[in-house]
This record gives sequence, C-alpha cells and structure tokens, in this order.
Amino acid sequence: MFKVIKKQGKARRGVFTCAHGGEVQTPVFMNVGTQAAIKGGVSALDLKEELGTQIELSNTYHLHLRPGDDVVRQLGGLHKFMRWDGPILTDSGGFQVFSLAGLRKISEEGVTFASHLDGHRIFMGPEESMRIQSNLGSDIAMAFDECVENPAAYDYAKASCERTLRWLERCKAEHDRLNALPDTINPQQMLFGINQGATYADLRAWHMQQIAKIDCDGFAIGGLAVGEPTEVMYEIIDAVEPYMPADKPRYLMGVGTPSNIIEGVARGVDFFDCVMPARNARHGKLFTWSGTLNIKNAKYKLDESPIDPACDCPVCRNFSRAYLRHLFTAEEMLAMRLAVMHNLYFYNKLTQRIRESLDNGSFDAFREAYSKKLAERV
RNA sequence: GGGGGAUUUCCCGAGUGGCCAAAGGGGACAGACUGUAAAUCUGCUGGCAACGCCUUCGGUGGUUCGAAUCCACCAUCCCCCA
Repeated sequence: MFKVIKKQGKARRGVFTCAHGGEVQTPVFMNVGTQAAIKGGVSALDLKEELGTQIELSNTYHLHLRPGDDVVRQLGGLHKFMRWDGPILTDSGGFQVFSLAGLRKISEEGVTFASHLDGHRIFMGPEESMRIQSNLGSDIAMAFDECVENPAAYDYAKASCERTLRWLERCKAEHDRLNALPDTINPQQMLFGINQGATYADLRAWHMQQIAKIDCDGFAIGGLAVGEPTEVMYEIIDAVEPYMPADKPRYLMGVGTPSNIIEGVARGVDFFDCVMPARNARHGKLFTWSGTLNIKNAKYKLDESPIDPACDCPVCRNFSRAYLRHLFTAEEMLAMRLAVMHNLYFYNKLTQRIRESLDNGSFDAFREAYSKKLAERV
C-alpha cells in the first residue's frame, strides 16, 4: 500500500505500509544488512534505537548459502531471527549475477552460481529466488533479474532485459502461489519488479512499459551505478520515470552517494539503498553536512571536535575525531562500529530532511544547498 | 685475556665489486569504494633548480676506472672459551 501525499516537481513525499512496522515515510534510505547483519558490528537494536532506520535490506543469495533459508524459516523468519521488527526488503540475487560475474552462467531457466564460499553449484532462477525470499519472510521480495554491467552491447542488453521480463512473469506467478500457501511465513509479502536495459533509453522505456503491465507492488530501476557516468545514470532515470506507475513506489537500486539520493528524489524516486555508508565507514570515509572526510588523516590527530558539529548522532554526541582516528589507527573494532553508526545515521537523517523539505515545500532549496556540497571534501 | 659474529634508507630485513637510492615485509602518508566475495584494494615513502644531479648502507682512511659490498684502524653490540 503506497500513497503519495505531496509533490514538488517530480519529487514525491509518500507513505508506504508494510505488514511489519507499519508505515514507512518516503523518500527512504534502506539500511543494508546483506547477511542479516549490518557490517561493522551494528545490530538491529542499534538500527531501531539509535539510527533512525526505517527498512532493513538483506540478500537472498547470501542467506541461501549461509545459514540457509530453510534454517531461517525454521527459526521463524528473518524478522525474528535478527530481532528486527520493522520492514525488510530482500534483494533477489540479481545483483550477484553482476558482482559474481566470474562465478556464474546464465540460461533462460536461471543462473548457475559457483558458491563464492566453497565453489559448489547453486542454481537460482525466478522460482528459486521467490521460494528463498518466501522462506525468509521479508516484507518486500525483489524480482529475480539480471543486473548487467555498463557499458553493455545493445544486443546483449536487449536480449537480457527481454529475459528479465520473462523472469518477472515467472516471479509473479510463483510469488502469488507461495503467498497463498497456508504455512507461508509472511503471506502479505509484496513483490517489486525491476527495470533493466543498461544505458539505452529506448530499451529502458520499452522494458518499463512491459513490466508495468504486471501487477507488482512497486517498481525498481536496477542496473545503474554499475560502471556508467553519473550523468548517464540521471538521464536513464529521466527516461524511465514517465513510464513508472505514479501510484506505486519507485526504488533506485544500489544508489548511492548523498548527492545521488537528492538527485534521485528530484527525479521521482522514493526508495534507495546502498552499501556505501557502511563500506566507506569501515574504510574511514565519513559523511558530514559540509562534505566527506577521511577520519584516518593525520590532521585529525588532535582534533577534539565531533565528526560533524552539525550532527546529533550518538557518535557525534560523545566522541571526538581524535578518538575515532585513534581507534582506526589502532585497528580497534569499535572504530568501525562507531563509523558505520555515524554514516547510517547521516543517510537516514538525509532522507528525513528531504522529507521535511517536501512537507514544507522547500525541497528545491534543500537540493540547491546540499546536492553539490555533500560531495565535497571537508 | 683469547676466539667468533654483527652494525643497511622510519622499523625489521635482503644485498658480498658496476644492472643499487638499494628486494621484501611493517609502519607512516594519501586515494578508491554505489541492489557487499570488500575490516578490502591502490598509490607513495632520501633530497633537488627531477629524462639528470646530489647525499645515504656505524666512523675514519685506503685499494679500484668504479665500494653497502675488498683492506686497515676505531666505535658499539652479541656469542663461546678462560
């Protein structure tokens, strides 16, 4: 269930309702916990109590491998397993078709992976992905797609997105069947379709029109931020957006930087997710309201100020840059935990401020003030 | 007192006549990261008016066209025998 409550240009302020956790305010940034954990030592309790997280995202391929979706099902589903009672979106494994390109083979039926853990063969097609996600009991299941690396040859991109369309039809049928079973973990699980077509506007538009005919609960733009320049990504969003159903949520998968998110909202996107805040945090790159900084830099050795004086996250309220830098230098695991907490809080706060600006009609001013600034170096 | 071994660029440690400003680690410094095979990966680490020059392998003085590498003495440290 999704409702747009306010618009400014193409930007949308909305409310999305899930079986777990009730309402999600959009635009929203989903916090990535691939293996049912936020990397860097952050738990669902931190997400709930400290970081302002609305939705958590986990991964079908990774949880199928370990601990096994059958195990998660026996333990009562992903929500209970990881102690997160808010909404969960599961990615389908389609991204692994891209990220594990050297370890898989694609056919019409689906994809055969060589496990990145031990090399054993795993077959995942649309039906398998839906069954795994049903076992996980997530609130939103993503369709099984092929995420194609950019740049891609036109003919390949065309054949691939045609196949992804056929896969979506199979996903939809299997998803409906699974939701209707009496012992389904989450019978209210929703399904989002995914648009593909590489960097070709005509393929993107055609594909979007086709998948829009299938009764999904939302639609995603996939296959972006995978090699193409940022400007091309924006052009593709602009090319696809007119064909995305206005009454359903739009999700730009795997994106992105704070600026990407602001620009995505300006182009009509409601949902985002990205590993960037967590991964960059683990590597010492932190986001602030005046740009990014690398906390490992020598210049912070004696800096008693917080990471960001304009931030009120638990880390900035308590710890200095000098302390954070020391923790990184000494390779204390607390360094990663604190850094990840700060960056996730920042991203969640970013979308909160975007929502507030949409509520009071000042989104254009917000975009003007921050879109470029957040990409600068402090 | 006698015998043997060692001293290398921030640290450890290769190098025993020219291909050596000197391998390889570490550390330091800096960068990358976009639906997570990432607590990972990359670059850089004597100086300069830099396609070349200058200084540097414990110190001083030699041998040689040429020395971190060979010789002499000195300094410091380690081991063995008294």
